[in-house]
Amino acid sequence: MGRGKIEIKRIENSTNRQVTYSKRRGGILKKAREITVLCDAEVSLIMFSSTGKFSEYCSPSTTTKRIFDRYQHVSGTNLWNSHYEKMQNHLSKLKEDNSRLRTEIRQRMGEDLNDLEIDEPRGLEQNLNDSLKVVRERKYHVINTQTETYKKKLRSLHETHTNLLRTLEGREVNAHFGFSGNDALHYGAVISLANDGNHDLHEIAYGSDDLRLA
Amino acid sequence: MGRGKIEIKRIENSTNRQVTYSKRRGGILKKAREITVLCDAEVSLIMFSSTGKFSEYCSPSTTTKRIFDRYQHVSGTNLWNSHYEKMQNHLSKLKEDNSRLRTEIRQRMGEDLNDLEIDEPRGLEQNLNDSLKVVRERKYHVINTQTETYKKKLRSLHETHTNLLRTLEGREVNAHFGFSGNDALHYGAVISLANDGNHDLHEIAYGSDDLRLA
DNA sequence: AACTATTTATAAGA
DNA sequence: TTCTTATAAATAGTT
Repeated sequence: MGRGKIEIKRIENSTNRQVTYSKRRGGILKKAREITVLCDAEVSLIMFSSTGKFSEYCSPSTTTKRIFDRYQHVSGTNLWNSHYEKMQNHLSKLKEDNSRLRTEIRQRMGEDLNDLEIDEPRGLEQNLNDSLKVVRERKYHVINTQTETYKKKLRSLHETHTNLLRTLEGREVNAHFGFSGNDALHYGAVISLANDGNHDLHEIAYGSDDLRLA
Repeated sequence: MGRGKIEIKRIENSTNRQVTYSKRRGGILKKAREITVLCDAEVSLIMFSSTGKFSEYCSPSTTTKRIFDRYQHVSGTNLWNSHYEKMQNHLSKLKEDNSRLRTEIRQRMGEDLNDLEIDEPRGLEQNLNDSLKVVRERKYHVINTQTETYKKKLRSLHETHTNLLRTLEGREVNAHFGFSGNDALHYGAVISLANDGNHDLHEIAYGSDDLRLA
């Protein structure tokens, strides 16, 4: 249908190819419209030219998505419904896991115990007891570490202060710095308090209360 | 293009419509093939006749799925990528939740305590202690309930047995049933055992051991 | 983007 | 459905 017959093979001249694409694109789109109207059909036509130009036709009674869904359903080829299903499965597995984990936590917190089987509270108690032991040990470890740190800091501070006092002794500038021999005694008391592991440096400085770690 | 010109509107005669669909379907498929080859284009054509008959064409260099993906990407209209994204989000949220829950459980079981902040072990200990109390109470409740049940069952059984013995007494058929006066004493002993809350009916029957509820 | 000679598609009939 | 054929429509090559 043209001045001459053409062979159906790639048009090598790129300009020509573009022109032909443009002409035939119009033609095929018209055909799609016509078959839709004349024959009451549903048609989806998607085209990309070699330069990436995109055109589509879709029957007015539907959408490209719906046609694609129907296509998948009919053709059986479900390249990505399988993907979708995998996701769905993964999702419900995670939900289930989540629910189990929440239940376990609630039971470990002492809730929902009525749902437990007759001999499960015993196991749970044992388990909690073991856990409690571990947590307690950890707590004591943390307390000891902290206490040691504070002790060291205080000793170092005390030494520094004592040295300072000695250096300043005899120069009669003590009054100027507001220090007296009693300060050393005060630090000693503080160290003994710290050995109890119930106070921290900051709180001691302000005469404050329990660390609540014990 | 035919013996007569036709108006582009739905063909009312159903047979005619079918025939026209069939002819034009061939035509449009040929056009799709031709534009693909001539112009090096990517084409996806999906058609459903009014009777539901399905036909498709897809450029050999690609797949319907890939064309649809590309179509989505280009057209921006993404009815279903949004759905997909929502699922992805949901999925990662669940994964996060899951991971948090697992961490909490591990910590409640005394693992991974090094990750805790300096003052968290104290709260955890308190929490575990409270939970342990609740679980203990629950355990004792279960034990008491069970014990009461067993007591009642044994009393009833004992009564039944005693009555039976009385009924049979004097008829001198005791030997036939293998019962003796000592059986009553045996049941008495069993009741006192049950009062300790450490045995169940089944295990007593087979002379068996601790329920381990206590 | 128009034109138009030709090819191609297809409506109607069988 | 498929073939036939007269005719409408599409389009290749040209301007």
